[in-house]
Amino acid sequence: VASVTITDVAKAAGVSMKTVSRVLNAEPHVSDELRERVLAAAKELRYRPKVSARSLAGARSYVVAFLLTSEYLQQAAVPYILQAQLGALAACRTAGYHLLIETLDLSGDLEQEIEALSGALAVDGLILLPPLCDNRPVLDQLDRAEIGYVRIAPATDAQRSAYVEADDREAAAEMTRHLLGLGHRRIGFITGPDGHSASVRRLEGFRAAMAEAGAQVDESLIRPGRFTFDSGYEAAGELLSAAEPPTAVFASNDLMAFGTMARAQELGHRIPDTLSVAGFDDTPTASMVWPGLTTMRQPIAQMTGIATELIIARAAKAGADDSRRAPLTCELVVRGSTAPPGRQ
Amino acid sequence: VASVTITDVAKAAGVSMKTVSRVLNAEPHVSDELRERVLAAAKELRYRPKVSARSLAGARSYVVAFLLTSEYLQQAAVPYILQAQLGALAACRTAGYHLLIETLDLSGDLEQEIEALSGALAVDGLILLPPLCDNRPVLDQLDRAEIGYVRIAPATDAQRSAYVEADDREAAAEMTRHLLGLGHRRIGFITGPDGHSASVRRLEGFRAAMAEAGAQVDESLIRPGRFTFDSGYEAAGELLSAAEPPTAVFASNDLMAFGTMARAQELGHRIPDTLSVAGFDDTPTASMVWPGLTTMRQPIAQMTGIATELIIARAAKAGADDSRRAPLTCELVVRGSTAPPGRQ
DNA sequence: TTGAAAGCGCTAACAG
DNA sequence: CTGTTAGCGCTTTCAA
Repeated sequence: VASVTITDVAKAAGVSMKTVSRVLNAEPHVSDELRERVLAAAKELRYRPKVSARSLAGARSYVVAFLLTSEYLQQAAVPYILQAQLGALAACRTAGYHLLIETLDLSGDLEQEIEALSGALAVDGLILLPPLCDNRPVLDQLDRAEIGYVRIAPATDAQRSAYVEADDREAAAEMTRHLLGLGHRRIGFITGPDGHSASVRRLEGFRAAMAEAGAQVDESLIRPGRFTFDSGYEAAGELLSAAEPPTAVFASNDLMAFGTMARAQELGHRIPDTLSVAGFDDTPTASMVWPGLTTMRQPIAQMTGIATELIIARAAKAGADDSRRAPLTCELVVRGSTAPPGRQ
Repeated sequence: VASVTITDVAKAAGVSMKTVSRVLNAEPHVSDELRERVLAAAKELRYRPKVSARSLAGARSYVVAFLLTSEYLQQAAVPYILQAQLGALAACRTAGYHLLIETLDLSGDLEQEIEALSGALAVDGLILLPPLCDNRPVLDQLDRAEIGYVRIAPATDAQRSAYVEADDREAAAEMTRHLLGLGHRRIGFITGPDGHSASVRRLEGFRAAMAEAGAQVDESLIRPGRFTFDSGYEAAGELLSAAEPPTAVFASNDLMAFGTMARAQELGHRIPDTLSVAGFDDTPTASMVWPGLTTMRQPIAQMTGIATELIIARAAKAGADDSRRAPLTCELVVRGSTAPPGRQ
């Protein structure tokens, strides 16, 4: 049961320990012949480099971490987290990395919290989801502690760090065109919280598509939300009790769309006959409500996968490319919650 | 920025390195005076023991892992995973442990997969959720590789390992009593897959409560499901098209309940007026559908928390107590999907 | 292009 | 009760 070590491999291949190390880390200056001999021996012996030894001796830790806060934790509602993890996990696997989940207590001493992070299990990089990725104090402490991170869909300080984002503006425009295409003209819109990531861009996309189609935007049909079920429920109540209510509501995330559906049905609406509802995210729940929610699928897993690759690349060589990438594309998923208006 | 090591602390406290180590690991044979001096020095210096060094030198790794398979991954639908993680995470935090997410490719070479697990980042223990916790070949390999694990709600081989479970039988009985109390007598039941964890016990609980109330169980109203949305949808279709359909359907998990609600509404039912629907799990989605789903809340986070503590305790001392615990209690959550029958 | 030696920070035996 | 001495398995100097 004794585990095989790098010296075992070295002995089997008839080379020095260091050469094995070089091969395994894809360092240059190794002859092809030795490289192959080492690789063969490693495979034969089923050698697995031990992460703890590597990270103790070297600068890398072979670990990427997801940073969560009690904010996410309490409302297990934040539904995309699991998908985000899966994307990162896949990228870790192919690179021989491991995925850690860490929590940050925002109510505690931030400096100490983050010191704990870096001290205990050194991590090659963190993945920060919204809204944590826009939390200045956290970013500041992270910078100070020299812990690298990649942000997912940050709302602010784009130049501050590497990040990955989706094209929220275009996606929202596409959804709006879908509704317009069905014949809707009075379309309600529920926004996200002010400072939040994609919130602003989704509203922009909505406005742009409306303008493009020559459709009037009634400002009273634009309601503030907070990306929560409850805020969608409330906003929908206001929209539907207006003198001239909309025939469709575009909630800028799924949670608010579910709230909208609930409130609308409570008020006697039949979706989509008397009201169309659209969301944004394509959370797992979207296909479990009735009728199914028409929504934009965000490539969350893809985003975190890319983020993970960035972290790993940066750990591998100092001068890694943090080249900004083009925003990823979302996909329209049409389900039963949208239809032409006025099928009373 | 140089990190503080155990020798720094030892120097500051005027003791040997080993004494510091003893204090930190809560080993016996240290005088109170020295203990306090060490603790003070450690705090002062903000000392954080380095996980990689500890696991390299010692037998423990200070890491607990969640084992997932592509099965869970593809259907991000499995909704309780995040909650399960959170429970484990909390327990890790308080013990200075870290939570890792690992994947297992069941379609690959199992032996090699598991060897990779144990080889690379040694783990103090795994947490296995259903249905993975009932996968014999996996358990066999794990045993062979001497990787410890705690199972959550295993269906089989109870004596095989430590496990944590909920009282599914009693919980299902409680839900059934809730429906009976509302006045339902013709109650449809949708089961889980045959070999699956709690599936059998939930059906038992249902039968027991019915019998207790002197209510007849119509066997044609008991339909097989697979714990998926689709299987609930199908089963509901059959139940509702029966000559004498039920006035309430108890789906033995939430996913199937959502499928039931969807099918029922599609067929023109108004829930709960013409049909009551009950689920089991209290997934986040349960409060986002309309009407809200009446369901049993499983203490998932608590279960994984206990599992984590078991793993940590076992790692700490060889002769840890694997004492079987009493099953945890579920909680009835009444929402809008259940009501007295026949409110046509 | 290769190898030898020296630790990384900690725990595990042993002695005192 | 306390301290000393070796390593854990790897990467990193530095030499050859």
